Amino acid sequence: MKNGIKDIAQITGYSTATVARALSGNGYCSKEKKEKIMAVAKQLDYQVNSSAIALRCGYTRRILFCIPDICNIFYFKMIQGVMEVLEKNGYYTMLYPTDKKLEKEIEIIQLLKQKFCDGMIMVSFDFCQENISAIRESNCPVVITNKYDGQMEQDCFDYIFVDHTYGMELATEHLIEKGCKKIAVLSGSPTEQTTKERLDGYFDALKKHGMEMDRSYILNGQYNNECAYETFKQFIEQGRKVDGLIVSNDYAAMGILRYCHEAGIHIPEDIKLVSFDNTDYALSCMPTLTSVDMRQYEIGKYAAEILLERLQGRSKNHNIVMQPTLVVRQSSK
Amino acid sequence: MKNGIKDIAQITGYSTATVARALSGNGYCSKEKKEKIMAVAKQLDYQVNSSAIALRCGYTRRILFCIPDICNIFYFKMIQGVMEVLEKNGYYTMLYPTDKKLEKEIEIIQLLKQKFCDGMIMVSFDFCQENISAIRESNCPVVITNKYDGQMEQDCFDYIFVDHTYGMELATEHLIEKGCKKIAVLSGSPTEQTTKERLDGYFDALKKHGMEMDRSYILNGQYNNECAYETFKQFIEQGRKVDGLIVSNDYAAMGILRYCHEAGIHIPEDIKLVSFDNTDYALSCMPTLTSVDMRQYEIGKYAAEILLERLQGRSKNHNIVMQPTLVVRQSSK
DNA sequence: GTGAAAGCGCTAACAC
DNA sequence: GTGTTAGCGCTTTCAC
Repeated sequence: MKNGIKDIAQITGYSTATVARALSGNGYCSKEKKEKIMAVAKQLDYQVNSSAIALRCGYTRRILFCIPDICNIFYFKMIQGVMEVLEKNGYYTMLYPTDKKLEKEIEIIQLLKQKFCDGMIMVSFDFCQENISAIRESNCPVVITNKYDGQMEQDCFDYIFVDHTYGMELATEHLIEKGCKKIAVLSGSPTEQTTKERLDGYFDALKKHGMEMDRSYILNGQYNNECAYETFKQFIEQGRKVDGLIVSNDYAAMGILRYCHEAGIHIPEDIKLVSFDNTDYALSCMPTLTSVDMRQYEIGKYAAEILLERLQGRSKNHNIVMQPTLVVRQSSK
Repeated sequence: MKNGIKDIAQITGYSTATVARALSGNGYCSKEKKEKIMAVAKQLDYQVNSSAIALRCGYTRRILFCIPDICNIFYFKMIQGVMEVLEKNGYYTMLYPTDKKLEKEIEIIQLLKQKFCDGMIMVSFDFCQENISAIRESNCPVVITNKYDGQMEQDCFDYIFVDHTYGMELATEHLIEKGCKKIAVLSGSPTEQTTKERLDGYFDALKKHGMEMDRSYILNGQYNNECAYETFKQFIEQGRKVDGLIVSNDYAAMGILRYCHEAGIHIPEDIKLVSFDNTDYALSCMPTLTSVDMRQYEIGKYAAEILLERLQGRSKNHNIVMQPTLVVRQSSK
């Protein structure tokens, strides 16, 4: 043993309780003793042992923040939002990338049960029976960033999510208003919940404006720059006519810009382009991108705030919807 | 108390020692008892308490990884390298962004002393007396990703770094070989160590090829897209002639591409461009960027490996230099 | 083979 | 005011 409260007690000749009182400021300790104790503590470079506190007090002041991919620009603002709120409240954020793998999600929920952290915010592409059950059974405070319909009152988790359908409606209507007649969509994988929600918004907007919908205008681009490039290239080379294009994210939109540049297609003159996420990419492109802001910062911020409420014992279920906004720039002017 | 070893002991009627033996697999426990214990453990959904282990055993199996900016693409590969190695060895990586602030660095070293984690990998723009002393006094295993000359044998830290001077030599010589006569540099802040090292490489390469050097060709662009755009715009509008440009990172290079596009300057025909970092940006630009690969993945990987060695008690100082490589693409062809 | 008990470093309840 | 002590959940030593 070294540099513990016991050592300081031994050196100063006071009891461990007195030393603890002096160090923590809780409870009375005479000025004289306090001074001596603080001096010795400083000399020994005393540091509390965080594991001892965690064991004794039952909290770690740490929060797990799980995201599918730590290197995806989409999450940057969300990370910022989460960390700002937690830091302000004296919590440390532990980032944990799940690689979009269910097994990693399950593993991390396990960790939570081991009192590794006090709570968790989890972003996942796929909230299913398995991970939701694990969260539920962990009985630890958790916030998930998706809509989840099966929530029960005694559940330990809250959720906050952004309305993808509405985001897509905004994008589609914007292009319609700009006079586009043939609007293609480069969307994510058709099995993903998000993709379905977005396509709903696309169809709703078309219907609302009395425009016909053509399934062949829905392309699968997988959120990926290279894939977007190839998919759209094929589409155009088939001789398809388009004057509006909605792309699943800014990075994929960059792939589109690259193809159009090479193919001599002018944006926004020939095709008006809208993408999703409103990340920094949207600003550094040529032309700059019109993009649907998915409120990532607020999602992170509110997720952290809801979690803090849970930790403070208020256990009313929260479920928040955020409405996206459209940021118009050169690519659709 | 609930779901602890004590509870299982109570329910099964065995001692806590027996239960612990059954659960951990260390020491003998009869098959019959083990089965019963495991059944009860499963039923109670028993989970070890990580704080108790940390307190009792003195290790957490967690490693802190501090980086100035978690949202900077430059660190992505490094994060990947660190996490892969640590995960393979049963450690969790805790990412911590320091916002380039000394106070946050000091705070996190404090945390390390509190046995929050078993060790740390720290990336900083500025290793100075203050943070190095704090690391030294923490007496915890640490790896820093910069050269540090004052290292002493008994120090608890190792270092690994990339040779910026050589990287700049590669970039400069490449442009010289491509026939460039007027090579400008858009570098970082002149007070930073990295900037100085890189400029050394620039001067060395010019000297080696008998080319004159002109201080006015060294521009301060601060690693930033917008700033790069403005700085280079001003430079060109002053009527300066350039046929080669070296930019501090890929993101800043995108700002240059944007300006050149608007100004009708063709790359690589009018100006050949080389940037640093070889991130994914370099691939998604038009034209694609020639870029100096700073070996981020390896830096992360080796940093983690060195740290693991320290944790396993081998305490020989390591200091590793990585040599950058040049990846040639369209922007300098 | 199995159990009792000490102790990791700390907090807090309770004596005095 | 200050000290003694129990106990957080676990591992490990040492009896039996």
